[in-house]
Amino acid sequence: MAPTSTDADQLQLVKSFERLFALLRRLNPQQDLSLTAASTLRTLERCGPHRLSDLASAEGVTQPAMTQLVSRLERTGLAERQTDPADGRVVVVDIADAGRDLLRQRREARAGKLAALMAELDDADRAAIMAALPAFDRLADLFGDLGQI
Amino acid sequence: MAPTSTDADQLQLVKSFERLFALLRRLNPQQDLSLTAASTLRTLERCGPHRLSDLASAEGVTQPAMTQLVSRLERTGLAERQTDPADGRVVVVDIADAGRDLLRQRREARAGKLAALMAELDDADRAAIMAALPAFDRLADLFGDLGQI
DNA sequence: TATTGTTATACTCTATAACTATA
DNA sequence: TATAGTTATAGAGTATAACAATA
Repeated sequence: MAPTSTDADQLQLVKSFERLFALLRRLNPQQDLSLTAASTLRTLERCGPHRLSDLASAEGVTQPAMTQLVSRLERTGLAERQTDPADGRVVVVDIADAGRDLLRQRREARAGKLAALMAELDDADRAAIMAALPAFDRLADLFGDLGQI
Repeated sequence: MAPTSTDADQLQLVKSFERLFALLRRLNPQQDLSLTAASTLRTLERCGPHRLSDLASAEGVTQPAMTQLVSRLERTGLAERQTDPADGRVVVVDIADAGRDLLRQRREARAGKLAALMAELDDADRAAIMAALPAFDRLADLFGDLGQI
């Protein structure tokens, strides 16, 4: 978007992002993890341990829903509950080694599929996408991993 | 990715896309539509009427799940069932005006939030993102709107 | 008394299996 | 007999409301 962004620019941006979102959703490896479960694990991987209530608001689900999700992740060995020595009410959640392994596997599967698609683009398109990645990272930084709307 | 893409390039691509995916998911307007419902409506908007079974495989859900989803969309006036004169077994699904209106509303809401974020980037980052959109569109074209994995 | 998390209950969405109707 | 879709039933995931424990 140029310094003076037009409605047409904004619409184009949203539509392209919508299609990209759909593509990435369809590139999702398996149904072994729900979208929220995978996203929660990624947040823990990227940002370290967090309180249960912070995770709930980060993922846009209620506290009871996160309680259940964390219980599921714990039961399957992907994450673990810890206590906060400073406040007995707090539950701190951390990713477990099995969780990191699973994320790595899923990432590799998706990387392969994406690479196959990218290989079909011409050099200019590939270069344009790779050139935009740092900007995307900064866009995501602005929003924050625990960001709300 | 350069013509010769490295593992590091692929990992960077996937990680950036993962964060972008998370951002777009959190930018999602409301819970008025499930992710699959919204995606199905968008597919119908972009690509016109489709058979129920095609929609099911496009969205990666079973035929019974799509039967129920279409019933919900029909009950809420967002889509409608049509018959195929050439084959009495077939159900053709089309988006209704209310469905188009809803997609437009959601798109506007998301466009506003995205524009606010984009406004915080510097000119070079904004330009890099806008320059990559056509390449993203072609990437999505390669996969196809009804594409499988 | 306020905050953090859990339990109880109900609803939405999805899957698998069995069925109906048309080809 | 095969295909397109539906109905029946069960399970996962979520929300709201009520509760327990700690601050």
